[in-house]
Amino acid sequence: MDALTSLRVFRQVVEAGSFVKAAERLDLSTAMTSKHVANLEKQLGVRLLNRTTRHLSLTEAGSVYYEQCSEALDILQAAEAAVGVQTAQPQGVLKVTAPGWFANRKFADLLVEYQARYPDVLVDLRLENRFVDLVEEGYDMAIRATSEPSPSLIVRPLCKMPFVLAASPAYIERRGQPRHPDDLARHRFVLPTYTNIESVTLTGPDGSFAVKNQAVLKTNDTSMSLQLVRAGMGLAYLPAWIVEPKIASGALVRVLPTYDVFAPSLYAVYTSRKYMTTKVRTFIDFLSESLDKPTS
Amino acid sequence: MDALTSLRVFRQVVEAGSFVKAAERLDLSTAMTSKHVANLEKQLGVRLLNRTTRHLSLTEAGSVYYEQCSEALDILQAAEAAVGVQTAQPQGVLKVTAPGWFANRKFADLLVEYQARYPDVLVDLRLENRFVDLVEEGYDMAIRATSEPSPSLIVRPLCKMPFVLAASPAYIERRGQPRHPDDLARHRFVLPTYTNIESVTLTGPDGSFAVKNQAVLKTNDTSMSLQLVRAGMGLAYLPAWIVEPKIASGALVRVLPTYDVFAPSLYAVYTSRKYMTTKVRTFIDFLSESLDKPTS
DNA sequence: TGTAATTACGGGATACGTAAAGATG
DNA sequence: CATCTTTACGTATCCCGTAATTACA
Repeated sequence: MDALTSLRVFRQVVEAGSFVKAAERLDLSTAMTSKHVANLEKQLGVRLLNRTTRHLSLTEAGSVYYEQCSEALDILQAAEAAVGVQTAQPQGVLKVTAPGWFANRKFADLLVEYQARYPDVLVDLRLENRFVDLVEEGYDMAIRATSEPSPSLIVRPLCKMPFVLAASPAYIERRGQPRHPDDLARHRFVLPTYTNIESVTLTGPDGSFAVKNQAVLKTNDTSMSLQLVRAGMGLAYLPAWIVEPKIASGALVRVLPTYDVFAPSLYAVYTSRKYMTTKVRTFIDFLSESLDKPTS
Repeated sequence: MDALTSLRVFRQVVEAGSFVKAAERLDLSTAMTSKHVANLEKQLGVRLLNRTTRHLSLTEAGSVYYEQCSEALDILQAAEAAVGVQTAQPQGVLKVTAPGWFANRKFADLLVEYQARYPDVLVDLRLENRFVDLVEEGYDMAIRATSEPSPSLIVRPLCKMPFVLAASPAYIERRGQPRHPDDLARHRFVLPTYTNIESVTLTGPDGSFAVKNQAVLKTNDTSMSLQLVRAGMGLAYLPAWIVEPKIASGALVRVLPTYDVFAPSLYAVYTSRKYMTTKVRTFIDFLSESLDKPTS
């Protein structure tokens, strides 16, 4: 029994959650699929999967074995790619973390497109606002807006992420439409918790202006910021990705549209190894290409 | 052809530097050994080994493939160990870095003993005084005297490493034998470059005394310190491991033997993963056990 | 009772060792 | 020419899919 094949079969069974689906994806008979994992279990002397005809679940041992076996297979695939073999499509689970505000349409569209191009990659996307330790928690990569360098982590810039100043139509009607950065002094702002920016520089046709931000409320959740702004609490600097649909639909209006505010970079962060798995490489390449296009 | 076996054979051939030796170690015919490697090369479409009947060397591709294939095999072995299979002896290359002064008899004896217990592990020991980035340079672990914490690195204390104050007999004869810490003020010291210790506390039967160190020379190489002290340049704080044989042979004399000086801890440092390869585990366990015994 | 996992079985592929051939310094 | 790698060849193994069987909801 080819041991390496058994490993691949086991991984696929786990990820497919079924012997028959795994068999289909591997273009193998269900009989052999069953035999392969049975063989693996026999060699290890441990039961890896609790299986009934209706339900399939990993045992304790199976869970830890799956993690490591999966990583080993990834490395082997990366090794093949490294010596110039593009035999296999990238596959496996791609565990990636990103800030909560990535729950937006633009990013969703990107994921759909990536999934279509690489159907064998199962993206496990965890949106979290807390800081995530990639290696500790077993992530393949992260998308972040900060490039804090760290040993054994590699950051790769993906694109600029322009922010725009926005408010609700009702708020504007009530408080007046700012015509010039100086007018902002009379307004209050909803700001991100982590912001250490006391003032923001607005650059327009008539030069740059430093504007002091008078916070009315801080929150770590961007979509909450959005809700607050829509409810008329004040102005906010928000990622263009998020507010554009709202502006298009009239739910929000852009304030001082002829002035640019800050546009931090977006980074892909991944654990430094001497190699890179194909699933990570393709995902980052894909993001890089897709985001490099007209920042819309 | 069992692909996993091919990988194992390839690794063994590389590490043995010969098909016949690899065949012996694997208890396989040389014919199969050859076929396995050929099969692997065929699958990859790349030549991994440059071989003549007299010499064997890795190709460029073979080199990178060996690294990753070896790591993948390590992970699989760790996975097996994790689910409770102790089938295989730890094996493979254990790449470890340590400070230059580990070139001493005590450590050499430990390595001999470890090698005897785990004959399939090939220890690749790199003694370097510079700081080494474990993950960047592909080390399995390091032995260090500092426990500077780092994300994704795990440090485990091994033992205390007592220093002693030593000088050459000629120097003592010329400058006099210090009887009390206060006498040290009239002496000069050879100190490690990296020392940030301006003064050292000596603890003896009559209490603790802070002694200011008047450096006559600094060096980053402990064995050079040793040479300098033997040549009579002055006093030095040196690891007990190193000076003990010299003291025993009369080449050096211990100064103020009834006073203890600093004894920093020695640490094993390894890259944090969700698992630990058996070769690393056994090596650290071995060091920990061996060093825990009478610090001689 | 229907779906999913396992076992039974026969054929074809192949992994293996022995032995001979080829290559190299 | 001695040593190391590769090829030749016959055999036993086992890998595989089809089909029958068992297990579960």
